[in-house]
Amino acid sequence: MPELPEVETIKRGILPHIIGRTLQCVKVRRRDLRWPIPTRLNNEMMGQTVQSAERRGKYLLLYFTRGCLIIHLGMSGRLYRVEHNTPYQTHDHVDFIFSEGSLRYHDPRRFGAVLWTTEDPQQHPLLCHLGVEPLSAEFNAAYLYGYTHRLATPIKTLLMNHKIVVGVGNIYAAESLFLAGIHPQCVSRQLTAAQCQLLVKAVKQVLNAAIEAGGTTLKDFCNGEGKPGYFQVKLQVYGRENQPCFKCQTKLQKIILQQRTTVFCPTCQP
DNA sequence: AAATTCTCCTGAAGGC
DNA sequence: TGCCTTCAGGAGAATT
Repeated sequence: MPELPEVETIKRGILPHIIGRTLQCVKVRRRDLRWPIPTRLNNEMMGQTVQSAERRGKYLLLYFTRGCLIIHLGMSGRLYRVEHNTPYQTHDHVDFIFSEGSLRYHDPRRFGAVLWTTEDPQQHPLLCHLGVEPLSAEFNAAYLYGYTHRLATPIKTLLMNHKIVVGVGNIYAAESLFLAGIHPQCVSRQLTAAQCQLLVKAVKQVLNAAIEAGGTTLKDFCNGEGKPGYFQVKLQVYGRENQPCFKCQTKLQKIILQQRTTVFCPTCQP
């Protein structure tokens, strides 16, 4: 599932193919994603040129001459380049047809979103309340402690709260907590400042490693062949319930937090 | 105000 | 083989 590293990888992968290119038209085959794709989108976008691309959390922002395309991949969304007239298949909901090649949006579960704004996208209702970027300097121990020391929610839930820090999904929350040696159910306000420091470092390390892995297969990614690179990162706990911990061989445990499967090592994460 | 639960959807996996 | 149930998850919305 697309997490921050994959969105970053997609951004880097498609940018060279669309920057400076002019949009000829948008073909929408299915409009009912998480929110309906705006009907005015085609008319307003047509003839505009891509100026730049940006990632905010798991949102992908494509800035055009006058307006910005906001894309979220939800859980099963994919965005990749195809040659003109590539036959479409099930769940290929949108084609953005450029002067050379197209961008295709594919999303079986339709949890994703394709939106358009002519205002500052950072002020968009979906983006304006988002917390800090996990890889920025703003996400540091003091910032995290500012939230943890007064909240009673499990630390994993807090880590996945996008009003606090964006882009950390179920996989990387679990992986970061393992790396930091913190129990996912630990009540936030029981965390020490030192533990916050460890956790911040762990989040950055895990995300950076994943982005780097994505980068190695960037070429495959653009061609729409192969698998997203971040699966190459060896996951320590996610999806490994009942298997031995790589560090200490203890059997990994599974609990449910916020209706999300959460795997951890009872020995390494006391 | 904070914390928890619900909701959308499809495909994969497991059970009988 | 085939049909059924269960599960997976991002994150806004609704509820406690």
